Amino acid sequence: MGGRAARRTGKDVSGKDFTAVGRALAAPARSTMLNLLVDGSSRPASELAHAAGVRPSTASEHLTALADAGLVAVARRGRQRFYRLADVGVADALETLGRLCPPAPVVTLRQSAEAARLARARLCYDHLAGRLGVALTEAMAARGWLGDALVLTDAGQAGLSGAGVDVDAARSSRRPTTRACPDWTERREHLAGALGAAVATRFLGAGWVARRSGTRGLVVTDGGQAALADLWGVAAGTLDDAAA
Amino acid sequence: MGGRAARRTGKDVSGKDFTAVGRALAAPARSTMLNLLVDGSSRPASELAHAAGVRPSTASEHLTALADAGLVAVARRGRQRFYRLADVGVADALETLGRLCPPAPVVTLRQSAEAARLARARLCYDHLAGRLGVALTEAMAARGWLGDALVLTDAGQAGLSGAGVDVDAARSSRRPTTRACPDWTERREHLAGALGAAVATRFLGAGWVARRSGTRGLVVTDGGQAALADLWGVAAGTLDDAAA
DNA sequence: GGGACGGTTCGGCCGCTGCCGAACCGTCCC
DNA sequence: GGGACGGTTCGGCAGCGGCCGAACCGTCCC
Repeated sequence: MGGRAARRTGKDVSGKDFTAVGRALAAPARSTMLNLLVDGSSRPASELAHAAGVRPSTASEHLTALADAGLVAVARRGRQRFYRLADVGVADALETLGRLCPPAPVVTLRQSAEAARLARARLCYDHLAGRLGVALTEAMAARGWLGDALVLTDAGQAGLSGAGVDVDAARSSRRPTTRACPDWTERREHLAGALGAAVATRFLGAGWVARRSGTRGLVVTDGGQAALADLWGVAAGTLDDAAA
Repeated sequence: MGGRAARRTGKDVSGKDFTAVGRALAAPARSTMLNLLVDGSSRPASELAHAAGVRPSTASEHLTALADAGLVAVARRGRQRFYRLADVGVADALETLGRLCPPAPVVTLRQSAEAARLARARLCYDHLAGRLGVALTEAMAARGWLGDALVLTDAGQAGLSGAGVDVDAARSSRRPTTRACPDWTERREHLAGALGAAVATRFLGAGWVARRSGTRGLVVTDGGQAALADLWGVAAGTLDDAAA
């Protein structure tokens, strides 16, 4: 409590240096790559290069830049290198930042069997996405568990606890409790944030969904189908392809 | 629910275009300016130019760029123009982003009477900062109201409600409930986030602090002094200059 | 009106960086 | 071993962007 420290009291303009992260986000190619990775997926450099529309050499430079900025991590698997977001903090930051830059360019890739499976149910970083995520979010909203802007209501607190979701842990997390994830189409959103992660944890723990090997894709188990109808108010068939 | 939409189900790589915001953050001068504004203050272009170490003409270009990116807003007052962050979402995004770029350059400005007043108690965007903010945060932590990483505890829920803070509203906000604001020195943090805002609202509503005209500075009223000692466990004298 | 002042706009310079193709390295597989 | 393949490194080019000084505009004040 000595007076010495008072001498340092200039102005609290210390702050953070945003330039490194800013530079990393500044190039369209890097932005595209990050958008591909923001769902928590891990992808080889070649795929990211193709998606960003640049040569492999250019992509390599971008990816090392992103890694230097601490935004992505790399894992060698065989002769390829898989890139993913460095940690959940990066995903959070990008999600928060995403609200500042609403313009959403749309890139459509050709339909494939795997894409169709992912469209049905998958993990988006650490929460449920795909038609499963959207249907679940809409069912919770319809029941009054989620209010405007997906805010958790008292009814939601009770309902989710009853469904076995650890709501208290989610609420006391440092992360935002609920968040609308813009990952899907421009008009549909699904629940993200700490509560979204808690819901996903419950689904996995209860065996309602299971991970498909090596992908972020999920399969809804028979028990999951029943639970969705009985516990969550999601009608059977809602997840079918035609219902997209 | 027709099948038409299924045709669009390529891959959900729509996402956000981070380039605009990224570009805005990429330059050191702009980063410095934003760091000055992240506490919610409103400052004339000349001050920002001086702080960033660039000529007024250059600063003007930077500020229009920040405004174009939607990060800052401008208000004309007399013959000068005051710049501030566009909205609370920008402050949130910068705060979240700040965790990704820990390196914190330090700029010390010369001590002034006003700076000393601000060091004592001020608003940091929408929550309490300065020695008041730090002391309050530490008192809450000492009482077990805030746990690790300033997470709100059950005791905190009860204690803050008892002190008249609208905890429920803060918890159901879309913003993170609690956050450690790095705005002060590198070693002291104060409570930010939705709960920090709720605490500040309570302090202003109860008349414990009052805004000083036209600044983000606060004066602690006599009633506030009493409330700090009785309700909040902040010993008298803690806010004195020598206690910095 | 006139001068001081704060801020913006304009023109020009320089450095940085994103892009590519070519060459190189390591892994996998025949 | 040899070839295919994924990825990185290197050299070079082109464009963008940050910086400045000078000129211009609007406000304030004498």
